[in-house]
Amino acid sequence: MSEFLTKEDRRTCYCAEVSEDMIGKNICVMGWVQRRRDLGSLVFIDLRDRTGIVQLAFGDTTDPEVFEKALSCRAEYVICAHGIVVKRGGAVNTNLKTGAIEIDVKSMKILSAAQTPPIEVNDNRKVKDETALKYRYLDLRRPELQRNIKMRHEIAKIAREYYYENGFYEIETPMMIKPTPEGARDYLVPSRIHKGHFYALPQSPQIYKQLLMVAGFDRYIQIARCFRDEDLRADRQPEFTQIDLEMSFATQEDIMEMNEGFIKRVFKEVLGVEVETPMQKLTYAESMSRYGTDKPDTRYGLEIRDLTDVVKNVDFIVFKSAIENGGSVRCILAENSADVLTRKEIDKLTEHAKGIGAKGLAYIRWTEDMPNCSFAKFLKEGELDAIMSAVSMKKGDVMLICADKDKVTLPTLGALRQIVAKKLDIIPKDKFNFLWITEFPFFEWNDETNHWDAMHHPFTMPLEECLPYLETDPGKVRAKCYDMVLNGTELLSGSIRITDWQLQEKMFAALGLTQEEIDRKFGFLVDAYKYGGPPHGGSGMGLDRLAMVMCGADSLRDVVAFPKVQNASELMSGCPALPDGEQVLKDLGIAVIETEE
RNA sequence: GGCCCGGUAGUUCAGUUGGUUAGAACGCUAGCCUGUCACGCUAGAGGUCGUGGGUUCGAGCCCCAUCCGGGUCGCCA
Repeated sequence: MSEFLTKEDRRTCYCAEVSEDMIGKNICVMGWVQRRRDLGSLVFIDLRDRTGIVQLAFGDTTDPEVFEKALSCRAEYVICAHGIVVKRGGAVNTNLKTGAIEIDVKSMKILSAAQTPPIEVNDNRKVKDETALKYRYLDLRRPELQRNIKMRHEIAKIAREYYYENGFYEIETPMMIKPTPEGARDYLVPSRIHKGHFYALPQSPQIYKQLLMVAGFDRYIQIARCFRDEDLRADRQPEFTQIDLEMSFATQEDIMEMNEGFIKRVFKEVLGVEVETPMQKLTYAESMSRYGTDKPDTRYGLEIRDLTDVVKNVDFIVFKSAIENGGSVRCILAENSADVLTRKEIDKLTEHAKGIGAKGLAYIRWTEDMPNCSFAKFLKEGELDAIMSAVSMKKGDVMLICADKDKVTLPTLGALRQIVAKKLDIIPKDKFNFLWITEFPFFEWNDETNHWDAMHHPFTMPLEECLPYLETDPGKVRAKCYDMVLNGTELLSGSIRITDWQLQEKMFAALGLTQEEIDRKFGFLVDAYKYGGPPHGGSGMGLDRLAMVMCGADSLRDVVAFPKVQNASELMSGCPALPDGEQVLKDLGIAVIETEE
């Protein structure tokens, strides 16, 4: 049976706040039993709360009834203890902030007796995600997760402070909106009143924040929940949070600068790290050709090199056909890696490359006196030397070569670059490399549907100089949009919006929408800009991802209190679930149909 | 949807060419212990080896199916 708090039980401070200058004082602390150490006529309890641990001591001067209570405590019992702060009788524990003192307990209450927990509350214990997530409320008690969730809170707090100070209004946009066929799949919410009709949960507040600019609020910010019904990754949850903002009368540079200011401040205040601004800028085209991705991790080199010119006369069918088909021959040079990148490892990398879409990998590996080249038999005299000297290859290096269309070679080598860097352990852990990727292509050809898709979104403003290509060569059109990348993670995405309704209709048309579709799907947006829309743009920064990188975590799970697992379910509560009672679905006019596999 | 990895005690794991009673550590329970702090010592309990089927004299181990978890590609305007 639990004991209850009374008005005498007023907590005087958190556990880790008990300090040496409180010695002799009567205090009251509350928390969880981390551990009980029973030495016979002496008992110690480590009491834990969100701040840390303080030691409670029970000895021969302790009231026998209180002593018995201390003896009965087990891990994760919730207790309230009154006592006097004293200097420790034994050795000082230098691992604890409160290691020099302890509380000589005079009275205590067991507020909640805990069953033996299925998982230990301890950062040193490794527990399977499956088990940890089922008992998430226990796992969250771990100091590491407590620290991460607290840090996330601090980031959000600073975001509000910073943007409020810069004149942004915090405005909520609807969570129940009109489904859109474009982009990611929507999570749908059935309507009881309009049977057979659905709301969608927002993938982002995009359209509403644009309308807030038309409405004249000038600067908007929201810490916005967003939902996308797509498959998960370590850095992708189906519901996530964005620091979403929009600015009127602003250029791309204004918005980038505003975001840089926030990053500078949050890194300084939370981590004590000075971020250099303005951040480095890289065009999309440059990023692709050097790193094979639009979110490069620039903490290490290993850049992609073009060998096409060097090998254009080499009589190797793989290279030849790639070049003849308008492709290229490219490589990465892993310096001093021959010990790590053995034949076996290279075979593994080749398999991986094939998984991405490459037909294979060629390589040169130089360990012994002579370099070992996988295509040596096709080379004439001097050609191997020419290839190696083109990238200054030396003994101990490994060159991985991919020949195909750029669409294949670049992403393949980009992915290998990451894997190789991890294997070679050349990624500095304490570095934060920010950069902007700009001038994204506006359109992206979709092989399945055979038409152009918007790479960012269809409300993005094209670069003025690209407007002439809109109808003639859409692939050439670049957009006024920008991504902020941190250590290989896409942190932010933003753009200047189209605020000219005629241009907007033109863009929709280029994307293959008929006038009827434009009117039906986006008529209200196009109309809005007919009544005086200010030029504006904005951005959305992934709060979860920012917190993840700042915490040094590998997964969003470590910064989201109650995350979903890979199949988008939640292991603790067991959602999603079929609603109880058939009437619920009937009221919504919904029937569940069995599908054959 | 594809590919790769995993599922054995409460937890984390080991388990040899298929062979008697499936092990360890931590945790848990009980006893002893006056300065511990990952306390120590002694004893003990604890297993549908994810599930179903198959091969075999015999399956934790081999085969098939399936469920669950992780990573990744597709997907994520």
